[in-house]
Amino acid sequence: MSDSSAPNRLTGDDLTTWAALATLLEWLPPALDAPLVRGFNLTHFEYGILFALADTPDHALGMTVLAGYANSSLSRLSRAVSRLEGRGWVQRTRNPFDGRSALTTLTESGLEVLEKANPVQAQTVSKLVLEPLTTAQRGQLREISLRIQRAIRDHSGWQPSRPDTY
Amino acid sequence: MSDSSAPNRLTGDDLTTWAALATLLEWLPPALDAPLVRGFNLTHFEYGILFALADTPDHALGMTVLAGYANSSLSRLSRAVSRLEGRGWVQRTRNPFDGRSALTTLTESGLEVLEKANPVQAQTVSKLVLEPLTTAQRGQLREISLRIQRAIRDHSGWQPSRPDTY
DNA sequence: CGTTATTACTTGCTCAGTCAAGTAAAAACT
DNA sequence: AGTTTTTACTTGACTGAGCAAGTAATAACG
Repeated sequence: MSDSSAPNRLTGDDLTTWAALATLLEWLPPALDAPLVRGFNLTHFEYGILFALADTPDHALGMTVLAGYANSSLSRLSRAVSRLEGRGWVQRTRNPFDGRSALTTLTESGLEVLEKANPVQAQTVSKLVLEPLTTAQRGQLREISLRIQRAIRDHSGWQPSRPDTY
Repeated sequence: MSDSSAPNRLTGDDLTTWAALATLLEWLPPALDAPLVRGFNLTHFEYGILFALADTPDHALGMTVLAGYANSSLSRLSRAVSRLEGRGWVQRTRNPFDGRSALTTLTESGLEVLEKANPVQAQTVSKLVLEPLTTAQRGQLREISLRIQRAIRDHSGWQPSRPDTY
């Protein structure tokens, strides 16, 4: 029995599992960002915003729903949209049906950038995450990720990634 | 055949695997930090520094080796050590055998904090990562993490987590 | 229909992290 | 021994994110 029910110290396999994951958490995000940043001056997060907008019928979304897709706090999103707006890839318009809501719209040049960034991002994810794994391991990773997500949701009150809404 | 050899677009299982992992990468780090921050005003990163120092015979390490353990850039580490020094948990002394090297030493109160933080951190990791998984899955996670780490090392030139040394 | 509450953002302040440019000590050449 | 290179850090300028405190528009209530 490898006692993992809230021990005071991690040992043995549990420790090496945790160490392996911790290193991954440290290395993977910058590695995934790098090609996007170098090629398009776009972080993974900003890319996600453009991606979400492109996936929408009229290429426009209110901040709150967009924050949901990007799983971001509103303040983080607001600033990121400002940056994207500054680069001309996105535009803010007022929602005619609700004066509070700021519709964020993907521009033509935003769409162009996204379409060039898409294959780069897909290939980075493939090279760094998918290809190194067997098909079985990809399934395992999916299941493992979902279980940990659920644990976070259950444990940390609610929505650890949206600190604005505490 | 779920073509994952550098496709231009992620689809199907690959897409859901990636989405699950991406969400994890976003949620897990803050969730792991929260109890440490609330309880001890200590991030996971700072905790790692204290932990590494405590694991050393004389509770002292030079910055470069410490950066290795914490897998951090030197500048990030230098600032973190300054913070810890400000809280009195660590002390900088000059290495008598090498005037360039700044030995960072764990203080008494640093050790006390660490010893109180240790079980909290172990239990957080257990609750959020280990317990939600079966024993088999823990093994899978270890292997998967190592494979991705290797891919990052092989692919991104070298040491993506130490941008100072480019 | 006027007041209060809620929703949908935005922004000021602060802090952590990156990059690049220091500084200072030791090592390596010549 | 004197100059150059390398090593071991530190720091300044800048950027991005978090929290808390705004603002403005709508909804809900009495």
